[in-house]
Amino acid sequence: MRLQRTYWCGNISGKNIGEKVVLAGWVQGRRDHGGLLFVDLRDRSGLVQLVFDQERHGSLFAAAEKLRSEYVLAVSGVVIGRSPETLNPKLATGEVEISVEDMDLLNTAKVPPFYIEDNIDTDENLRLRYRYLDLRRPEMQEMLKLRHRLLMATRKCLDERGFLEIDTPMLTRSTPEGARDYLVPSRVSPGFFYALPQSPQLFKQLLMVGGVERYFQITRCFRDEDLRADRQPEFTQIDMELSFCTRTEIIAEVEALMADLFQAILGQKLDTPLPALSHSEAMERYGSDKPDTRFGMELQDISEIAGECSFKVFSQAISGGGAVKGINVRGQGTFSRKELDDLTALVQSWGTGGLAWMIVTEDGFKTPIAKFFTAEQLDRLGKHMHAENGDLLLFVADKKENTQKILGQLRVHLARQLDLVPEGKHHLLWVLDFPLFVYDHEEKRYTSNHHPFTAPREEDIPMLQTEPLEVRSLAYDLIYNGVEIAGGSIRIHGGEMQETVFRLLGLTQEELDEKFGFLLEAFEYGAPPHGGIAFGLDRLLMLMSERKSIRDVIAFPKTAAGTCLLTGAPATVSPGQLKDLHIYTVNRKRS
RNA sequence: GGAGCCGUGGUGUAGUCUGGUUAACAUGCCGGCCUGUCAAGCCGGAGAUCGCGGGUUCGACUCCCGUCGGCUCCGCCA
Repeated sequence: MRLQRTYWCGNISGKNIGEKVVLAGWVQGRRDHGGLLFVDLRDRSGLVQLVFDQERHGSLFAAAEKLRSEYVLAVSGVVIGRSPETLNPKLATGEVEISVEDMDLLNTAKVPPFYIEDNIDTDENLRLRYRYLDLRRPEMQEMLKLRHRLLMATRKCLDERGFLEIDTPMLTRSTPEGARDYLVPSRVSPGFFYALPQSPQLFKQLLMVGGVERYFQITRCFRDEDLRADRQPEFTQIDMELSFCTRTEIIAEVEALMADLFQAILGQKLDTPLPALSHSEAMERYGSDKPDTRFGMELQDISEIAGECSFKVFSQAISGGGAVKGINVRGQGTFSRKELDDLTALVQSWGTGGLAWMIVTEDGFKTPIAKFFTAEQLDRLGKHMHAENGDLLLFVADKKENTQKILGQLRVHLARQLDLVPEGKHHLLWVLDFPLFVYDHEEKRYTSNHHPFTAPREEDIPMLQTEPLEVRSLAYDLIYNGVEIAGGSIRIHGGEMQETVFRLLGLTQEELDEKFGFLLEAFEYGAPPHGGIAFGLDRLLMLMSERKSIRDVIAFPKTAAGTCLLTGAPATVSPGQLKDLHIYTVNRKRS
């Protein structure tokens, strides 16, 4: 480069008038008036207008006429103030322009496959395939800056609070429980595999045994499961662990971090302590362990009335030990029969028998199941549902957990469809006291709700042997607008309790020794009481920046099928590479 | 593993339900004109075998089957 940059485009202002500057960047656009040519020059900081005047600039003008979008330039010139009628209030630098005196064409460019500007409506395939062009768009640059600020603010806050950032291995061992692992074959140990970490869970607990006391790490985690709008196979966690802390203290630490991040990213003060719900209350009221509390439509339990009525779907659900619950969709009594049929089909696809509906009118309830209820029962039902004229009541009858789950999903679905979710709100909420175990009907055994290192609530410990499903844990999830953004727990720190839990999970002594022996051994050497939490950083940023997909806050994300459209990963490898790794493949789909 | 939606010049869309002449519109691109634009303007031009394969038909962008790619959701994700 012949010309050395002295300023960034977006930083030029009226203060620089008369100054000679050197700028560099990409050609955003060009307006050719014949003898007068305007070029918008863009760099990371913004845009500034360059002017080429045929009379004043002579030979330079001919070169300027050859400029095209995304050509790369360095220019030197004088900052001049624009005359009043040519000011551009839409541009941060619209007060000035650069009268170019010298130009260095650093590179040409092909015509880009989409517009390098905000709010483009282009196939995401193209954006991902040409991500380096997508990233040039101002809103993507903004995202990268925001992500950087989030990382910096996290490090600053946790450093000030006495946490040490310590990195842990990426090549580690596969452990049972949890998500499917990404495996890495070992060349030097034929037939042996590393696993990429699903989280640094075991290492951070070992760091506590190692006397670190306060640890954090911003690290990549890998889970080989199917993707969603808020799930990528590799994602970034803010991982934390503390020794000698109660759950209350850990929650306070996390709230302090969140308050700092809200200030740094949103410029908002976060009111702490944050509200909290027990898991059972969240399930009862919202049918979800990650309730979106930005809108109402809470679940109402009508099991008592359902048990009395003669509608078999309801009464049999109750006599079979299940529950009947409903939601009141305010003012939506205008749903057509077809719309209701579609909703029914939807909940059926989610795994329940059907959907009962009632429309509240001046003349009572309009519903196909009216004849199964007495007038008194309907009256009570209406009161229970807080029914008013024009409301739509929807009911599900099933096993209690299923009733709640289906209605919870329906609640969120309808809120989105009916646009009931307020924009621009940032609702944070703790969900506490998750059950320690859930029963896996397929595998016919208990599995950990959080993970196997989660401690039970002290008062529930006696139930471990008698009613394990009733045992509540010292786990906590942080929910942000109905999305889980962090989850953690107080850990088990005694080898005996840890063994009890592993046994309940159905691990044999052999497996236990092989897979977790090192942890149990560590616990025998004076493990301090400890606990921690891990944030999904990508999700956090997605919510803070109000974007719809986690892909929009990751520089190089993968598609729903886990492929990278830019690099073509995953891809085949040479037979030689496979041979080195002692691997042969079968039934190869892609060639 | 399952369900739904989408795929038409470089880009965004129309046309597809109800098969029938040169596949339309906007923008971008190329060329010309033009000294105050900033979504510049005016004139002209090039550019799509309609994701791919097969079937039905005299005839397929359109109907049917399959397949590939993308998105969303369920399962899965301690």
